[in-house]
Amino acid sequence: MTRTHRAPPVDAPDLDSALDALREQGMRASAARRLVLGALYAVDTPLTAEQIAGGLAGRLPRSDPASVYRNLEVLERAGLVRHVHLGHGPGRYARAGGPQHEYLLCDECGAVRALEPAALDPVRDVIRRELGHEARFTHFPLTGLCSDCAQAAANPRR
Amino acid sequence: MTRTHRAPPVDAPDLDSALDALREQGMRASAARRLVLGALYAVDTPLTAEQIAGGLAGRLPRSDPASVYRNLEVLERAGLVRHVHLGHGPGRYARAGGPQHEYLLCDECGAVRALEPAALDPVRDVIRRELGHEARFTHFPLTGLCSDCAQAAANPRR
DNA sequence: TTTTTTGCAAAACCTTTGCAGTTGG
DNA sequence: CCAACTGCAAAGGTTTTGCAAAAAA
Repeated sequence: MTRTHRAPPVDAPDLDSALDALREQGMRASAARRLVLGALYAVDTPLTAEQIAGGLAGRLPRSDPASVYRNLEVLERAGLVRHVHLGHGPGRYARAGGPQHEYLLCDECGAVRALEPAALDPVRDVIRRELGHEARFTHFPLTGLCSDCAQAAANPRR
Repeated sequence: MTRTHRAPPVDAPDLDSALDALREQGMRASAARRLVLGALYAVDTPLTAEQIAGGLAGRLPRSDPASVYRNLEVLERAGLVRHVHLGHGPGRYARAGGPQHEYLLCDECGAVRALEPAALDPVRDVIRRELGHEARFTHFPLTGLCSDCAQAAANPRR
């Protein structure tokens, strides 16, 4: 089902080293790719393709959505970018290196909580022991009820 | 983010009691709704809207996709249906009652494994203790590497 | 009879693709 | 120079919406 070959995540600390990593894999460091990576390195939340194409609401030059999608795919294969689905709506993209945030999504109120990678290690341990599955919450979030909504559900006010 | 009011899951054991539950909530038990529910009660895997509209490849009369989507939404609000995202591609719908299957999805090979509800209780316990989050894997699957792919990754054959 | 629901057609939304022209190495 | 890449336009797959006709209660 996962068709295309994907390189292991590359932890490029800044834009220039990301472009170097690209070249090392035989890809070109074009202007369009600089823009995509520039946007992803400019913020620390995952962005939609549309936000990237829009140049972060004016902070960067706009670019063509088709090229953005094409480049996100290339960059993802190169291990420089990853994408995540936070609920419904368009996919969101982030640089692959750096803190590998994982996400908690509340089904009820829609709150998204970003976690440091280590926060879910005990969870991963249980899952590995019980099911042999090596869990990641980097692509689909961990959904359910956030602590607020869980409490509200337990103590319905009335 | 979750805008529309959703009733708690209704465990209607068969099609007729599902239709009764609908009427009890003031909705009409129309022919189109009977077809949607009929499809969902006829199988035990989550179906796409297209599969439902196609009448399960001829086993049931076809119906209009727009009505199928509209009715899936109504039925979901009524607590009779729920939907799940198993990787990319169209959403999949299942009856809300009965065994509340949860899913494990392998990022690598795409394998989907359905679990009985209790299988993830130890996992839920850890998550509740560590994060206060009441986890469900009924909407987004638990992703990562299945045990086969995890082993293959640990012992690269070379 | 009244209100809900349907079926069709059209649009919206997100993403991919074909292609002639441009550019990075 | 030439393969890789771009921008544009058009299409693809999934889901939503408007509306007059039909059906449930």
